[in-house]
Amino acid sequence: MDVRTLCLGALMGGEATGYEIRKMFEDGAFSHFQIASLGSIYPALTKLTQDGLVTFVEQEQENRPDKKIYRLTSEGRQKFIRTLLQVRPAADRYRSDILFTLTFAEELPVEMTDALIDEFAARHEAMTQMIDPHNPDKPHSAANPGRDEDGNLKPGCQFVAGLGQAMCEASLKFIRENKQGLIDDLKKFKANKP
Amino acid sequence: MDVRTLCLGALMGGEATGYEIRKMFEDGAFSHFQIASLGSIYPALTKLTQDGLVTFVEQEQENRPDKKIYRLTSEGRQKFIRTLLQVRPAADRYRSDILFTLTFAEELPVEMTDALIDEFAARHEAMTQMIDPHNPDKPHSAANPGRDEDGNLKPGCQFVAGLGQAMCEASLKFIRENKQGLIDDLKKFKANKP
DNA sequence: TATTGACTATATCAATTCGATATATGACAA
DNA sequence: TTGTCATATATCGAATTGATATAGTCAATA
Repeated sequence: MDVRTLCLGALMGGEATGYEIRKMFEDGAFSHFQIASLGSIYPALTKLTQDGLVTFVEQEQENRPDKKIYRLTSEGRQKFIRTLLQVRPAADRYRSDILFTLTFAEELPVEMTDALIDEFAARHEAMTQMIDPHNPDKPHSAANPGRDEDGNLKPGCQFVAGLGQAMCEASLKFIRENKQGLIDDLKKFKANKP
Repeated sequence: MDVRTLCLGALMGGEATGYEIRKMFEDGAFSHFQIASLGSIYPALTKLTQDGLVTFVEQEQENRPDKKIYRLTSEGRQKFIRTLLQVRPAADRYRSDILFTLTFAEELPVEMTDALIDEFAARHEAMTQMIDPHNPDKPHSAANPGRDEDGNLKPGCQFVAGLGQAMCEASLKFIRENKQGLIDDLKKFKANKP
């Protein structure tokens, strides 16, 4: 799924600037299962504008570059839905430098393994907070669409959020139950093979 | 973590061809937490050879291109370990077109949502099989390093495999428990807003 | 029997995307 | 005072993907 399609999806929740779209992928609604950087979002929005799939109004700001507030055209909306219906979703991919590094735990100081696992846990802890739809410090903002008029999370979003949380929680549980065992194994391993 | 570093890591388990390294990331040992395509692996191996971090012997094959069997130099091994020690691991990123699509479930036919969830489940089911170190149809091959001389999975690899399995299982459990509820919600939603 | 697709194996390349940088300013903390 | 973070757009080199080319074997299927 290319960045143009992702941008159309981001605008399904209402109007937004390029900066706000990036936040949806960095911090917000889509952050735990999609990625897009500013360097690809801005060109994508330009292309989408040329193709008539989005429009924007420029809002003046004092001492700042003008805000460009983008909005889907009805053509853009149709195009997005059609894309979802037609395109076979690519395989999921999970990328983790920490897990890759942990694969070589035998070659590293035990303290580093310990710290890496803690960091993995901390990041996933933060992610559960971020995903949690009831989290009070996550205001209803442009970076968090997916709600209806009454502020209720839409069923699809709720399901995806729940799935994300379940996976995060499972990883945290696994770490609680298995970290010490790994550390002990590594110490034994290192004692045997100095 | 760039592809050059990933290739060095792949060769930590012993010698391998470029094709076999791709398999480690496609099907094999690293497949559930790292990605690298052939188009980046071959140039990376060429560069690593130039830099003296790997060497290769060419093995003739009948009616096929020669196999280039790569192997770490001691310099390459050192460099890899040093990289692990020095480089701060990038944040984990999970990318799922299916979950992104499900976010817009209200806009799609209920049957499609149903099918997407089934596909997500099937892929994760397949992944648990692939990760499972006791899986009999996963032979000890060049694409599955991470074992010591006795064929035992090394502690770090075992931990990472267990973590991957725990996350997969959690996703499957969540789907078993919540899929029908989502489908029902969507049907209600569609009935209210035709 | 013919053909389609899958597997082994290397290699290249256009298109996409990332990540860093530039620009400008206000706020807040060290 | 210096640094860093947040808002906001934009550009660009470098890295990476995904498709394609080449070329033969093998198994399944129509």
